[in-house]
Amino acid sequence: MSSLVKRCPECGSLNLFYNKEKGEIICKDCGLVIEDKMVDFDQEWREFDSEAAARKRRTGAPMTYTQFDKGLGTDVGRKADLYKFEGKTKSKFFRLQKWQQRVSSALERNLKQALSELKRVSSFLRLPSSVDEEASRIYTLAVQRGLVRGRSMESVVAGALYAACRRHDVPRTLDELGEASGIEKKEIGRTYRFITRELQIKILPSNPADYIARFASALKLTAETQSRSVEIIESAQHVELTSGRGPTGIAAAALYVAALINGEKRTQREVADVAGVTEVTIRNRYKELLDKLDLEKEIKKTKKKK
DNA sequence: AAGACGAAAGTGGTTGA
DNA sequence: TCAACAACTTTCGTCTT
Repeated sequence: MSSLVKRCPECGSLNLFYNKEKGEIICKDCGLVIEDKMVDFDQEWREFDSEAAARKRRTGAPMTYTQFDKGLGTDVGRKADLYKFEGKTKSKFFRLQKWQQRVSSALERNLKQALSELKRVSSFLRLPSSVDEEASRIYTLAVQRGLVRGRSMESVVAGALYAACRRHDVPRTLDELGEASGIEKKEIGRTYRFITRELQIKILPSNPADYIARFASALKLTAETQSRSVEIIESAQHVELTSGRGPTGIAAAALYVAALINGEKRTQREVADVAGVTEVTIRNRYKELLDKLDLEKEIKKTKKKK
């Protein structure tokens, strides 16, 4: 958000990596992309001697959390490497190899499956790839902490996506996530709360204005109405009408009023449906808006014009 | 007849003792 | 752990256009 970020908001690390050409800031400890998108790491180590240099120098595909092993899988050596060893050492390698296949393949198969589910849901919702990355990262962390136990993989995926959307200011409603993932919205909310608490992911209450663009286009409202409703939301925030209220309800009411003012009336039901709230909620918010900001005149004005 | 309005009772989650 | 509480929903009857 701010260019003054000095600490990683995720783990508090000061070990940040600033890539000037690409304009990104990345936390080297936990991998969080603080600004802009996730990409390739460049060389970020120092070589103290030639042996270390040989080990550390690497090139490869960009690191990404949407691959189940971040594209950086490590295997117990195979084939050629194995024949360098004899006897005990050799059999040790075979044992290790077998162990890896059992343990890590179970884990990774799981992750692989989860990430493909994640991909499916996110493309259904047409989410930007940065959200994908974030959600994959959250899911991976959740698996590592054993937070999936006792919960279905799908619900954790949905929760991770919901959290990622919120962090990137492209909020989707729980209803939309529910429709896309086939998980009860209650359940998504529960796992969302659980994993954000356990992983200490801080999420600010979402801004009602973030919903406007999507709702407005679903209702085929003009750009003027859209910006008008954003103004309404802003002035509502100044009179403290927004805190503690559901952001979707506020967005819906603001949109409803703005449509009235601009003579593009939509019924409460129509607005309620796209916003995923009830008419009653719109009415309550709407009434508060009329009370605190005098919008009646403007509504009457457009009525007279007719 | 459809939409808007508002009262009343119910739901799920948060908070504070 | 439980009760009080706020926000939101559901349902339903009434008024307005």
